[in-house]
Amino acid sequence: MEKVIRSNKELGAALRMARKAKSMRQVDVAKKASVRQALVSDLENGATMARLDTVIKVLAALDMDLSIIPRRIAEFDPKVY
Amino acid sequence: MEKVIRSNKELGAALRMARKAKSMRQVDVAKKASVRQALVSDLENGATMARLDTVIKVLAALDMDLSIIPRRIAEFDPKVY
DNA sequence: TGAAATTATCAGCCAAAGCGTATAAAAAAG
DNA sequence: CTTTTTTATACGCTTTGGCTGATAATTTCA
Repeated sequence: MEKVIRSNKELGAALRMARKAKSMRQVDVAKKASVRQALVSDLENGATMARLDTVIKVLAALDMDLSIIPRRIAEFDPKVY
Repeated sequence: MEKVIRSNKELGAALRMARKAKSMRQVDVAKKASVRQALVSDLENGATMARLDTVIKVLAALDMDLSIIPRRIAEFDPKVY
């Protein structure tokens, strides 16, 4: 349900998927987020290390939230073996 | 389990809590994330709109991940009523 | 309360995010 | 194919994040 983001590339891919899922154009997202269409393009292509506020605004335009979660690495669990 | 972040203030508070929970000093986090102690301070106080890569680095130093989730607003569902 | 450790803030600097405005390129529609 | 729609790039400009290198200010603790 939640997608971990560890790079601008990953963010870009996620943004594009979310936008497509909502059948929106970059310009629609841009307008809703009060940014330029060019910026949405750059973000989706991972061409820029966006600022936090920008990411939050664009995500909001896509009805999504940024969140933080503890990192659960595949740890060794003796009970499983 | 996951904490929604909608502003730099919220991020700052979450970062500070996570750091305290791990009994780390700002300088420890800074070193692990390859940033300055002053930047960690600024982030925790919501004094700066950090860039995405910076946030990701600092979160990683705290064993946390950034993620995106669909916004689930308490929507009106006729079936419930 | 006084010393030590931790956190907050300052000044100057540079790189880059984001802007407005266009336009080129690519994709979709006809 | 040709037109229309959508997305990617470009240029000049302003703002600001993050840096180095300190130093205040605050908190902790003997």
